[in-house]
Amino acid sequence: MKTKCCDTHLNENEIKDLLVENGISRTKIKTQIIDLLSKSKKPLSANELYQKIGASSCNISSVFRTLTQFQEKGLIREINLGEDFFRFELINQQENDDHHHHHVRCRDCGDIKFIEQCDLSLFEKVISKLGFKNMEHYLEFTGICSKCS
Amino acid sequence: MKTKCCDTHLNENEIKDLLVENGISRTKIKTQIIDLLSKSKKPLSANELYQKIGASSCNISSVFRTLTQFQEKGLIREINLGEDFFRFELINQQENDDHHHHHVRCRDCGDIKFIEQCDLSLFEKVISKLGFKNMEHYLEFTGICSKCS
DNA sequence: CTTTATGCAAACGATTTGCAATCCT
DNA sequence: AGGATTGCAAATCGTTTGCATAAAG
Repeated sequence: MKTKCCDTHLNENEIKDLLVENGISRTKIKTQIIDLLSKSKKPLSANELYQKIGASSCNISSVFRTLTQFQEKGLIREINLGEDFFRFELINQQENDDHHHHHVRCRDCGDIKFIEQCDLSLFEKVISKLGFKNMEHYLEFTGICSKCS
Repeated sequence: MKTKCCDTHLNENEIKDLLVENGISRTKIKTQIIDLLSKSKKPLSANELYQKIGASSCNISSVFRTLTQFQEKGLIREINLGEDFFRFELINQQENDDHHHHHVRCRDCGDIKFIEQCDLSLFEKVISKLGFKNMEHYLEFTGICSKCS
């Protein structure tokens, strides 16, 4: 089953397959969250998902629980755009896991653009073409250090 | 007045100068926070500062207020290592603002190492030399988009 | 029917804010 | 003295958890 990260527009059956293949029960909220993430042009926060689903028809804690489960199953990843909350996006379910991209967020309007490049040397060129100025970046690494591995 | 980011060990007079030069009143908590940041080998969180100062002799809200002021004055920067809180480090007060570095945090023990390299193409080599495995990174950009500038 | 998911309310950690008391300059 | 700073308590926001009810397989 193939998915892109954002803007994939999975249909009902694709969502069903994605859930079933990953051993996740096919409930209303789970279906809706996959649907929203697949149709969004940018990563969404738990709260944005909650608002889009409709605060009256679901609970924020269920949204978080679902996101946690999806993360554990490798369906989504949590990303950090220097805001004080996390955003989530679908993970490419392609056979090869080498798709890798990054984001630019406008510090003014919050608009988010994708950078479909991971060749580090190309970043600056790619980003300047997007028309962003006064750029700042967060480049931080995590890993398992020699003591722990 | 020169400062490095971490592990600078500013003395009493250097701290005083730094505050005075930036029009910041020389109070106990402000002096202590600069002192701790300058002596730390890694960026510190508000809570770590609070603990080090001594929870009995200061208030966490004062720590946050001080950090906010220091950020506004350009003395420190807030950094995000994929944790659910921010860390802070002194900013280089050198004439040239091109010093730039990054961090590697162990997802197991939380240990943080510095990468004093910003040539993007060198990152992978530098980091592998530090003995980290299973690396993940956060490379995200912010800027002002064309609409907003 | 047995497991898993959801709603609701309460809890929590990080951060912020209002206000009165206190410290700089 | 008069504005800036601090402590304290309460508030906020993002996120998590316990528990009882409801839905999934």
